[in-house]
Amino acid sequence: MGRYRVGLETRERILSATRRLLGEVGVEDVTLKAITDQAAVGAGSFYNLFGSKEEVVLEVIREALDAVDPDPAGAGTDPLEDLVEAFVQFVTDSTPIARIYLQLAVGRGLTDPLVGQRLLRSHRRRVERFADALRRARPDLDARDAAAEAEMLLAALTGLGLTALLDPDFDMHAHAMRLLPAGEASVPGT
Amino acid sequence: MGRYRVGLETRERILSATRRLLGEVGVEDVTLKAITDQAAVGAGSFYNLFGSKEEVVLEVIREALDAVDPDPAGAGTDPLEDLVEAFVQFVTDSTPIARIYLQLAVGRGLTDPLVGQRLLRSHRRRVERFADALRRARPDLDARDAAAEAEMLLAALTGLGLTALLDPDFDMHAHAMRLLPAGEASVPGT
DNA sequence: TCCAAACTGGAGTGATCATTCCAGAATGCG
DNA sequence: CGCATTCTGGAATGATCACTCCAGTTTGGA
Repeated sequence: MGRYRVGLETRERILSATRRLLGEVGVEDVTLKAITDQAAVGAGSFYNLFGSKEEVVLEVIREALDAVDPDPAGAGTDPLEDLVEAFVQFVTDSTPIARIYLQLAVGRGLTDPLVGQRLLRSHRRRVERFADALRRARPDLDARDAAAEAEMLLAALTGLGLTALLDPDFDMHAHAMRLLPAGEASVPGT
Repeated sequence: MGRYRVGLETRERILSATRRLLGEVGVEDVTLKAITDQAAVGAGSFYNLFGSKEEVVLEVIREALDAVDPDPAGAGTDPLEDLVEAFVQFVTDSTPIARIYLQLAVGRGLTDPLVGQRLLRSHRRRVERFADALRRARPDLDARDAAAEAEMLLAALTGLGLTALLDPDFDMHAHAMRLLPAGEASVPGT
């Protein structure tokens, strides 16, 4: 199954075209013809490199899912502020991928049980990371309260992200900053 | 265009079937056959009553959009608590319609500029209502702060709603109550 | 009771897609 | 070079849909 150089280049062109189209047209409405036209490639070439349309779409979607949480291995060192900042950057800088992510979360996650469960799992993992960061910042915090507050933080970020994607003028950064405790530098706990 | 009684009944059966299917299968994947099968009706009967598949789908979607904000005329009398409670009820009680609403908001709103703008307008109206309620509860609040806080509140509610729709065990009510100023918690009947 | 209008199911139509097939061109290892 | 392997476009295929057509049935006002 050794590939020639031109083949790998074509592969990249197809992935790139799919990435763009998913953000523009949406996961549901993307056609093979649109992809192959955008990539300037015949259908035959496409199927020489990919097994199906779904395969490319899933590949790009996997990118999108991974991009929300760039460092899933990073055990528990990031301060809360960085976690929030990372999410804001994900939405504002990777707009097309963020669009795909949200489309997937809602369009597919709400109707396809498998996608829904996968999303839920990754959501819970993120809640834990936020809760850990919260307790590191405020050691006086009860574990249960930290979890609830983390859930709320993520919910707010998701909601703000949605608004930001709908409204290009929305200043997500400013709003997200309000979620952080004022004057984070020194908050003495008991 | 006078309709017979049986015709009106069939119409209702079709609308009801569409409502159910949109929540289950999703706006994009619903087929005419699924609708007519679910409603136990032939294609001919369907087109005797509706002009197109889109017409029924839009009818149901309009329901969903109206249901988020049950009293758009209600100038400014509802206390904050009621506004939050109404949203929680929308998600937990009208689950299928809430699903449709979110699917529409994200799936279509993110790709179709017209839908996106309509959603944004209704969002801004709701932010205003929340901000008004906030200033009524805490008159010391700056108008700018009230708006920002209202934006946050709605974002958090949307995010929590999304989680609730993905996770049947999620206690949205409990989480939403944390959004209200402490001490204000109303307990309907636990 | 009469009958025009409304209702009915389902076979048929045409459009849109993803996917397959294939013959010829390009690639790069020996 | 030689040549097996990979790449290429695009016509052909078959599946899936929304929608049309129509012959027969039901409805309900006069």
